[in-house]
Amino acid sequence: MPKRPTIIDVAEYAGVSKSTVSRVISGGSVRETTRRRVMTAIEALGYEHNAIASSMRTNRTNIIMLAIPDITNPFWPDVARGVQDVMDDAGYAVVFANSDWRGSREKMFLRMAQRNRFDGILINPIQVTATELDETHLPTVLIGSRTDYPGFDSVGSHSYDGTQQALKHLFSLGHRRIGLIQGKRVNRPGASRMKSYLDFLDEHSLPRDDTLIVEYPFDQRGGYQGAIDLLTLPVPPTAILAANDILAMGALQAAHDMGFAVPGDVSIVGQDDIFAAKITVPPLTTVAKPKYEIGTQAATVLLARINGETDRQWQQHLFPCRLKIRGSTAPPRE
Amino acid sequence: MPKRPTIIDVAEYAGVSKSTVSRVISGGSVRETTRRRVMTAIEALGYEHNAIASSMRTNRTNIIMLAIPDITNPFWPDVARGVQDVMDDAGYAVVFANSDWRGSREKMFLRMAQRNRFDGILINPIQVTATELDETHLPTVLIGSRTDYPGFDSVGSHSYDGTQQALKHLFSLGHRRIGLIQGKRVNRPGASRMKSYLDFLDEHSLPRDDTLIVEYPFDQRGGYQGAIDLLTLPVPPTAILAANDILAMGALQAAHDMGFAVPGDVSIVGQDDIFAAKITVPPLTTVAKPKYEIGTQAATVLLARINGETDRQWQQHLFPCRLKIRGSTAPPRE
DNA sequence: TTGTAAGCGTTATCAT
DNA sequence: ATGATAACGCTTACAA
Repeated sequence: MPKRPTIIDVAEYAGVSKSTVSRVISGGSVRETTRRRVMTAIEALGYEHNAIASSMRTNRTNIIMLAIPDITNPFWPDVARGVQDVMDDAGYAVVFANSDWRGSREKMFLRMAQRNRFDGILINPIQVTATELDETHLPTVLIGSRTDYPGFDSVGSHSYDGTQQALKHLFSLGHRRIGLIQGKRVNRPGASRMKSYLDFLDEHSLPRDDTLIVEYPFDQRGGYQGAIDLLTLPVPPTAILAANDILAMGALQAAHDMGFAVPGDVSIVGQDDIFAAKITVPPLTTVAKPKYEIGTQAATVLLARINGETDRQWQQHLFPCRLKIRGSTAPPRE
Repeated sequence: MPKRPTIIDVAEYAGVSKSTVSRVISGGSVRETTRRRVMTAIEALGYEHNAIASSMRTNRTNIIMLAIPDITNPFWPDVARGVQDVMDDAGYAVVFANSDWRGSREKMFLRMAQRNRFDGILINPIQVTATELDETHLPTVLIGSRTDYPGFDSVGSHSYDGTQQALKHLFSLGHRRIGLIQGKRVNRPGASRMKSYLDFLDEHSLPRDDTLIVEYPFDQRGGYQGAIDLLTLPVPPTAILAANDILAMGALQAAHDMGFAVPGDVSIVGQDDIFAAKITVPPLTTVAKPKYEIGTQAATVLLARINGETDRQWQQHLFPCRLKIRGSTAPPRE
């Protein structure tokens, strides 16, 4: 194969020095006539800028990494679009790193970001510790409402509050026995939602019944299993709150398969408001999160860090959640 | 900030030359004792390999790009997982490039792949021409069943045949008036499905009625609108075939909203078999494609090209589709 | 097995 | 405004 032309070739062709070519490319000050000559040479030779060599000098790659646990959850694509829209405009490429809930992969991705000298990291961490994040020495912004990573900027939604809204809604409909399907985190509890749930019980003097709390992998099958567990209880709950819509959709299906009418026999509430939540039957009542905005905001914060435009302390951004009442909730039977 | 240590620092610390350090890193032959000394030095200094500098010499980045039009379509995440699983094992990072159906973005991504000297490209092209793909000079594999890019390897599914299966199913149920909701391509017709549809009409001596063919953007709203168009026809079709599940789900909702029972009043068939297709009500009859396998295969073919393990001609891989008959299809009323 | 030294294609500094 | 020249951090002949 023919070797790719370099700025040196361009320089020779145009009869200038390579520094001049470099200036033309990066928009330095050059006389208009020479600029034109150089551009012609670039066209003629089919020169394409070598970002690798450039990065070597500038210590900038214009690439950032977006690390998420589960690309099949429609929540993330929406976030990703927000990230990309901002990053594209800023001239950054976004490397998508999907760990599939595997801690080992997550770690691998971080090393990749580090070795390739990416300019920054956006991550919804699953296993990695704050220390490990620190050791990458890369500007990092967390996605999600995580309080267990002090020292890092984070952008997420107020899921504690969202959970409260959902529970309040169910309570006001008359539900007193409410099941919770938690997503199983690899390494840590789904903290805020759980806490929110327990606080709510306390506040309304409802008894804590641990059989009402089940934990399954964050996928549809998990939701299905969880609902089965709950609905086969001697005294099944009259309502189920799932940690996200995927779980809720699984629960919906389980209820259906078991002959429980929704919302007649059991109410179901999800979280996230993914696109599919609108079109289940019945449509899913869910706690909506501003997914796209989380993405744009996270990207914006990261850019600020990268450009050192801010020496303020790390900061937590929490977007409010909004309960969307649809068809999957109603007063309990009897 | 403290400058990052280089192999030179490591070399000094370990009392060897930098070539030795390089050898240790890349697994060259070094005496065990010196290897150990070097490793200790690496640990001590917190050295992290610089992939940029390395790429500069080796002309390899170990990064490939996966360019797709619409990350919110659950079809792609499944493909992407296949790609990642293969590429991870081969030591490649996968840059996700989501164009959101914008040709300008697609072009931008290609330039990015080129400038950053990525090792290869997997792409489901929307606007870019074969010539433009050629000009990247990068190993490229197309994803999708495209016949209009001669000279390129491609991996996809036999969607012509899949469409036939769906139509045959509807025909054998007794449907004679079948609507088609096409996805609107930016730049070119959704060739194979359309051709398949028309061929089928011919073959069964069904009249061609262009009001039965509608075209809308590849999203749920598109499917919704399309179904409205079809179902408000003076003589609405008794069955609707949509170009993918997202469109079909929109159609399902439209039918529901308009008081058409599915499958009683109208049958609906999708394509892809995304996860959500199982849980619509009624569950969606659809033409399943081996999404994950398409991903792994595409990745495998690309790797072969990258490594020059093949000097055979370009080749089209077409996986068979499989009709999944679920609840959204039934004989027409009357 | 190890060291020496010549690149890889840019950008940045300093002259001119 | 332009040109020489020295980095940037690594790999890889080639020599020892």
